[in-house]
Amino acid sequence: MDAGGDPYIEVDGSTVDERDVEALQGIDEHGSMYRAAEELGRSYARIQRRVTELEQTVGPLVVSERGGAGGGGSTLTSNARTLLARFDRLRAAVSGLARTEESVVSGRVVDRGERLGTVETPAGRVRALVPAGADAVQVGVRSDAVSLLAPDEAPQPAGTSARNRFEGKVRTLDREGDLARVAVAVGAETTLWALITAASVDRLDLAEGDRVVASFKATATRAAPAPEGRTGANRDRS
Amino acid sequence: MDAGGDPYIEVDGSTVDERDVEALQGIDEHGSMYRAAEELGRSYARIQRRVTELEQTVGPLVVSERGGAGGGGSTLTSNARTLLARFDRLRAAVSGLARTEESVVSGRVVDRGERLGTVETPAGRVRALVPAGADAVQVGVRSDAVSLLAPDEAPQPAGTSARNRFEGKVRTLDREGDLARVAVAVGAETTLWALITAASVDRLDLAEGDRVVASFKATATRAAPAPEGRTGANRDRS
DNA sequence: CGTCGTTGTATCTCCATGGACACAGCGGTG
DNA sequence: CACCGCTGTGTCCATGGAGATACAACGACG
Repeated sequence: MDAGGDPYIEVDGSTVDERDVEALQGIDEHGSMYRAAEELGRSYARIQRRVTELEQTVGPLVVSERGGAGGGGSTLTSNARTLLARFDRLRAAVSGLARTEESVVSGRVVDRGERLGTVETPAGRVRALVPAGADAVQVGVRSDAVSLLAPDEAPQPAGTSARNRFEGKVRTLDREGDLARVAVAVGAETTLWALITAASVDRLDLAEGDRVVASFKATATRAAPAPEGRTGANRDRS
Repeated sequence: MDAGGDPYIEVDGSTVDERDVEALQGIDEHGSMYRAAEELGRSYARIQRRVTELEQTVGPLVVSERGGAGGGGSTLTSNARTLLARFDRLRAAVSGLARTEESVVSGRVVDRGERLGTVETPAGRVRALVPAGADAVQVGVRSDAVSLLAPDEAPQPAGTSARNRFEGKVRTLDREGDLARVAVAVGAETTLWALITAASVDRLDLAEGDRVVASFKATATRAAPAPEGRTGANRDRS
């Protein structure tokens, strides 16, 4: 069971998706829409039409030549390349979402600003982006947003961003190449995951059982309505 | 022009998408698949079939009753509620992706580990997750991953995680309720965005023109192939 | 005991997406 | 001057997803 998202880029009313990007990359790689279609096992006519359709909102994507040596061909515009790069980064970000585990804690919103709020959880109070509707929430932090510090160093509270800060004990520590996945037990029930560099593990001289401080930004912490928080459930048909 | 992703959760072979979640929420809210379908302007038959289809891989989602007071109805299982909550968080994360701007710098991979690498950019060297193929890359950091510090405080380099650290000057500062969007000019050409709390702005006593240090984790920094980096382009048909 | 609001199926139709195919035009090349 | 490998366009058809419709069953309630 894993979660993710299908990346897309929307311009005006039309959306560029994975499939479109695949076609453009094929054109770039093979120098013609014809061969791109062939290579991708897709219909040339469709690709041609789709590209010209997209160009109406996205701007020029290819310059094409008919006839000549090799019969002609199509080359991507710099506009198209920019789009592809943008999509690559988007894809990387989204797939990062899928690959990075998220630590989840249930809690209750006890203080609420415009978008920021304080959530009371078993592990302590957390500053997070809170949804407008519900008070019963689940707070999520992605492991790549969590930093680990030695417990004795006080991160100057006056200078640093409003960071959430939890002290805990290293439960597991998995090195994966030059990265490491650390599970920190905070309080009795809560586990906080951190994705850090292997170099940091060495620098902190981290081992299972050690005490550490996990810290993460409020703006990287998101709360969503908790399961019980849904209003429905009370069936009401009279 | 904005980018995003359509969230989905995949279990076994079947995927739960926005539409499925909408249906389940409708059932929860109205107490029956029948009224959920009606309210959502969708076909009851479809929803019923879809739910039972999903249940085969995802596990029980509803308990249904036929006849009785009100003719029966359907209630979500706790399994379904968990799924919905998971989806809510996923949606929040993905929509966060869409809403949070990303700072992008082009550069070249000068050192490469297993997944981590060092990228040389106009603003300096950055540690980032690098792709396997290309050396010409674009480095991206999402603004909610960037912390700001006062320039005089040295964040103990021995204790903290391997964080990228850039000194710059505040170019713009937009308060949006209890959040603030800060553009930091690093070097001549590079702008780094940071999404921080308004409280942090006050604490740092930040104003446009001030010098600040922007810092962000290596594991939250992603590189993707740069536009020029694509191999194709060299048309080769002989 | 019939009515009512559901669940659970089965079947038909509509529509959008995308492949398949056909054909004209283009411009170097042999 | 015919050929080749493309572009550009029109048309038909297969497929899948989803609405529409129909109908049996169910169980409390008046």
